[in-house]
Amino acid sequence: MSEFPEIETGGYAPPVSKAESAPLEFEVDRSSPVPLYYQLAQQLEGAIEHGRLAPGSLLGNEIELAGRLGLSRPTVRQAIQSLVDKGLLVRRRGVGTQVVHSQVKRPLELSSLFDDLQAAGQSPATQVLRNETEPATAQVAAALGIAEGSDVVVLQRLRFTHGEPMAHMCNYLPPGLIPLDNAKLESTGLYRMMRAAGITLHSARQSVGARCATEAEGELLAEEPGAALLTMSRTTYDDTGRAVEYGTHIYRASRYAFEFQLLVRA
Amino acid sequence: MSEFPEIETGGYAPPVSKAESAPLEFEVDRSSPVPLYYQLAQQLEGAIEHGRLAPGSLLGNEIELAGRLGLSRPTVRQAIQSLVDKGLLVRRRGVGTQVVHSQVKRPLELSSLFDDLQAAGQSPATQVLRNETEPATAQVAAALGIAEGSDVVVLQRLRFTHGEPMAHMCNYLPPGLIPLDNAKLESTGLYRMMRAAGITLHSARQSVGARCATEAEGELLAEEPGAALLTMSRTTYDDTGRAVEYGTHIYRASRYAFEFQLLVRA
DNA sequence: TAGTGGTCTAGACCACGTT
DNA sequence: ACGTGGTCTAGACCACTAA
Repeated sequence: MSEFPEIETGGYAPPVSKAESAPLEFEVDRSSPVPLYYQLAQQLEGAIEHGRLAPGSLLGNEIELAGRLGLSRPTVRQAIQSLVDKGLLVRRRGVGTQVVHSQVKRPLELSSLFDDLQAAGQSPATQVLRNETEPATAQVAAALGIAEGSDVVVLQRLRFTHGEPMAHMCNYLPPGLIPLDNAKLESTGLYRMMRAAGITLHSARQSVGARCATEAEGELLAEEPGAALLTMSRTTYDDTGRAVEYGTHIYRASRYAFEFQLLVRA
Repeated sequence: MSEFPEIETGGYAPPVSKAESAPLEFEVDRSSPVPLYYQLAQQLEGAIEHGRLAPGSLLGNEIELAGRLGLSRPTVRQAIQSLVDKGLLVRRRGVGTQVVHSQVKRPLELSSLFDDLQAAGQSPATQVLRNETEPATAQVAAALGIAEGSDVVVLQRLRFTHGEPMAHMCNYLPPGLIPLDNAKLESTGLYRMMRAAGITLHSARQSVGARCATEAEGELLAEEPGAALLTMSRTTYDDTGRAVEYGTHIYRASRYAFEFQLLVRA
C-alpha cells in the first residue's frame, strides 16, 4: 500500500558517514492519509520479514531514527511499540531495540478467531440442519447475558471438508442481530456475516475438551461410536463487550486439531 | 503493590461544582516510582471492577480528565489506551470513551500461560518420572530450533490433583537453560522456575487435539483403554523469540478442559 | 456546528544497563 | 560515565460523529 515513493524535491541527502550495522533507509509520505507511525511500522515490519533487518540486529536509537526520518521521537516510538506488541521487536534499556531472533519466522498474526475451515483451500462446505427461534435455556441465557426464556436463534450446521463430515456446530444468537439466510450460511462463515453486518468482533472465551462419540454422534460424523471427539464451547463478544454468539461444537479428532497462539499478558 | 497512599499534605480539594454522570475522583501520587499513567490505569480498572464506573457509562473527555488530575493529555491517553487494549474500555470518535458492558465481568487477565493446575486450590502434586539429557530427535530439534542430535533435556512428569492422576507431561528444554532440580520440579511449575531464573516468557504456539487412550496410557492415568484423552503440544518462546520449551502432554478428558480467551488482532 | 478521539511535535528529565 | 529506552509535558491540527 502506498508504495509510490514521492519524488524527492530539493531536499539534499546529507552525506552519511557512519557505516552502521543496519543503515537502512526508510521514508514516509506526509501527503498520505495513512498515519506516519503506521507507515513506519509497516516499513519496519517489511524489512524484518524480508530479512533486510537481521534477527538480533539493533535498530539504532530512537532519537537518531526520528531525526533521519524527520519525525518526532514519540511518533517513532509509537511505530516501534506496535511492533513490540506484535512480538517482532524487543526493547532493552541501555542496549537498544533489537529484532527478535525467532526460529519460527512469524509466530504472530494467528488466531484471528478461527475461520479455520474457511481458510487454506480446504474446500469447505456447510449444511444447515436447523435455523429457528426458540426460548433460551438457562445455560444459553447465561452465556449470552439475556433473560432465560427470551427468544434466541438456534443454528445447527454440519461442516464438510473434501466431502467428508468434519464438525457439528450448534450456535445461539440474539434475535435480530444479523439476518441469517440459509443460502448465505452455506456459502460463507458466521463471523464473516457478522463483520459484514458491521459488528466488530473483539474476543472469545473458549473451552476445549474431549469425549467419546455417542452412537448418534458417530452416525452424524461418520465415526465409530466411542471414537474421540474434540468438543468446544465458545462465547464471542463484540467490541462493546456484548455477547454476540454462543456455540457448542464437536469435531472429529481424527481430522481436526486446534492450533493457536497464546500471548503472555504484561 | 505500593498500596500505601501517601498522606496528602496541604493540597486542598477545589470545590467540585458540576454533577456529571460519573464525577469520580482519581488521584495520582507524583512521589511514587509507579508511572503516572499506570497509577491512573489501575484506579480506572478498580473503579470499573467495583462497579463505580457502570458499564456503558462515559469516561468524560480526555482533556478535561487530564486537567482534573493535573496530568497532560498524552499521559491520560496512555492510561486509557492500556485499558482499551485489555478490553475494558472502548473509544468512539465523536462520542467518547465508554466502559465495556460485558456480561462476563472480567473476560481478561486470563491465559497467562496456564499455570492451570497450580492455580485455584486444586492441591496439585507432581511426580518426576524422568529427567535426563539425550540427543534431540528431528521433531524436537525443529520445535526448539536447534540441530538434530544435539543435547536436550527430557522431562517426564505426572501431575495429580486431589490424589488422582490427571496429566502426563513430556517436555524438552535446551540444555543449561535453567537448573532442573527434581525436588523443585515437584514443588512448583516449570514456568515459575523459568521466570525465577530471569526468563521472560512471551508467547506459546499450541496445538490441541484428542484421541483414545492406549492401554499403557490408560494404566498411567487410571483410565480405561479407549477413554478420551486431550492432547496438547506446545512450544514456548521468550521475549527474544528463542524457543525455551517444547512439550507434548496428555490429559484425562474426564477431568480437564482447556479454557482460554482469544483476542482478535487489530 | 460542537465535541470527541486520532495524530503529531519538540522539547525535558529520569532509570537502567553497559562500559 | 555514557547511551539507551521510559516517562512526561503543553501545546497543535485533523477526522469523525452527533445534534
